[in-house]
Parts: sequence; C-alpha cells; structure tokens
Amino acid sequence: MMDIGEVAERSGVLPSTLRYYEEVGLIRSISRHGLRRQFDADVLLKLSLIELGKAAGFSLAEIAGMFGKDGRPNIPRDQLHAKADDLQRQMLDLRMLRDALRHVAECPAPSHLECPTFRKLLKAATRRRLTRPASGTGRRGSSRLVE
Amino acid sequence: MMDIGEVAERSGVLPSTLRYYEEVGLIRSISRHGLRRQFDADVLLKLSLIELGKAAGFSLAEIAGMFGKDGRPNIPRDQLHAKADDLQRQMLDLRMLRDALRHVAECPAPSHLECPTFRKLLKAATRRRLTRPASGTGRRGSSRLVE
DNA sequence: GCTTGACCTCAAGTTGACTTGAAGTCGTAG
DNA sequence: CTACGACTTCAAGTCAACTTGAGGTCAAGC
Repeated sequence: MMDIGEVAERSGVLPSTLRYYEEVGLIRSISRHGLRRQFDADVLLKLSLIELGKAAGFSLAEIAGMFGKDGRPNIPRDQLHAKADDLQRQMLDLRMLRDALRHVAECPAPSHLECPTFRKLLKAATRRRLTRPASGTGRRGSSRLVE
Repeated sequence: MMDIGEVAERSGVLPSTLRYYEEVGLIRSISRHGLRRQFDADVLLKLSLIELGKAAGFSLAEIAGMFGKDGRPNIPRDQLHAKADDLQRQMLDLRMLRDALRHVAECPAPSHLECPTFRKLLKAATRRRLTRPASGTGRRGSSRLVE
C-alpha cells in the first residue's frame, strides 16, 4: 500500500498524471486512507507497461485495449499478434528512416532530393506506406478508455 | 507545377494539411497562379519524408529540424548520426514491446503480471528507460517550425 | 489542540497537429 | 459572359494527454 506520492516517486510519473490515468480507467487505486488513494505495488508494473507502450507510439486508448476490461492483460491471441505485427511494421519504418538519415549524413550529392540512392530509399518507403492497412480503431463517444 | 488539389491527390495529404505545412514552414509552394499555390513535383518527395518521420514518431518540429533551415537537407553529420541513433534506440523499445506482446499472446500463466518471463521483460524495459538520455529539444516561442 | 504538508476535487488552461466554416476570389467550360 | 468549382484567407473548433490553480480535507507531529 503506497499513497500517490510514493508511486510518483518510484515510477517517475507525476501525481496529476496518475490521477488522470485513474480517471480514464488505465490504473486503479485499491482503497482510500482518509481521502488519499492507496495503490498496490502492482501499479508500478502496469505503469512500466504503459510507459513502454507510449514510447512505442500507442495512444492511451490502445494501451488500455491491451489490458482486459478488468485490468488484467487478457485479450484474444490473434489481436495481440496483430499488434505485434503492427510493431514489426513500425520498426521497418523506423529502420528506413534511420537508413535515410545515415545516408544523408554520408552522401556527397549537392541536394539529397537529387541523389538517386536517397530517392530510391524514399520510393521504397512510399511503396510500403501505400500497401499498409491504415490502422486506427475509431472509438468515440466517451472520455473513459475503459468502462 | 501542380496546384494543391493534385498534390493532395497524389500524396494522400489533405489540402488543409498542405496549407498548414506551408504555414509552419515544412513545405513551400513555388509560386501562385492567381491565388492558387503552385507546387513543384519535389514536394511529393518531401511529403514522403514527412510521412515517414511521423510514422516513426517524430514531431513536426523534429522533422523540420532534419531538413536545413532553407528547406534542403543540410545539417552537420553528427547531428544526423545522433538522430539515427535515437531511431535505433526507439527500434529497440519497439522490439521489446513486440516481444512482450508476443509473450502475452502465448504465455499460459493466469495473470501476466505474475509470469516471471513477463516481469523480466518489463524490468529490462524499465532499466533501459532509466538509462536513456531523455530526448527533447525544448524549443518554444514561435508557431513557425522554420524561420 | 493546532499547524503543516501531503493529499483531495473540479474546472479551466495548454500544446501539437490539424480540421472546419464562413466569406471571398478566380479561371475556364459552356 | 456568367456560372461553377477549385481554390483562397482567417478565425475558431477539436482531440489527446496532460498540467495548473483555487479552494478544501485530513492525519500526524509538536
């Protein structure tokens, strides 16, 4: 049992953010001590997961979707695999951009938009972009991520 | 020379967005035909690059920083390499999350927060997270990305 | 018993990246 | 030559993800 300040200190997440996360249903406080929220140590793991998800470019809504409705991660395997595949694709994008950047750093051409290697990189990227499924869940209507 | 509708159609970027990008200095129209902006075919390449950067999780400000002030990519090599290394790190984050997801999809443990493999993945992620340099340029004060 | 400081709620403000709307301007096809 | 449709500007709205502020509560130490 920790109160919000301790969770904040241990996780590096601001109290205001923790309250916000609770408000939208991403985390849960287990009880109150007077007015004060009491958190289980579990919440620290969950916050790690949330941070990780954010770093990977997921919205809070998407992250919420990765835990089950009841808070424990519990979703169909194929959905998880689909997410994992999304990540895979995103990694490829990243690699492309990285290569493009590295190339720009080394290429002696006067303007990179004129360098054939660079154009080829971009072309490849564009091609990938067009053949991809265009993610987006389209949820709308409530401010709570989890009901 | 294309007007905005054609650029929109060819790039998949909405006219309003193109105007916005021009407003903040990310792209340039080369002239006007009456009131209408005329774009060089070059802009399509640039938009690819912008889309790629966005997909990789960069803000428009960061993307703007990758082209030189004058629109042509022209920045110190080591800065570019630094960006590339950022990307590398981001890819590792992504891979971690992907592995975590895949694990969750296969792991038979009743609650994943109790599965040791899962906890180990998270711990590793958290460790990386703490040792990383905390990116962010901290620019402030103007709505134009490029002046 | 009182002060202090960490917490509370609720409303409003902020930032980035756009989108939408109203009102106006053109060039071209009929 | 006029009507149409594709453009224009500018202000305001939207959405996510928070942060800030005002005003209030409470338990623990002195």
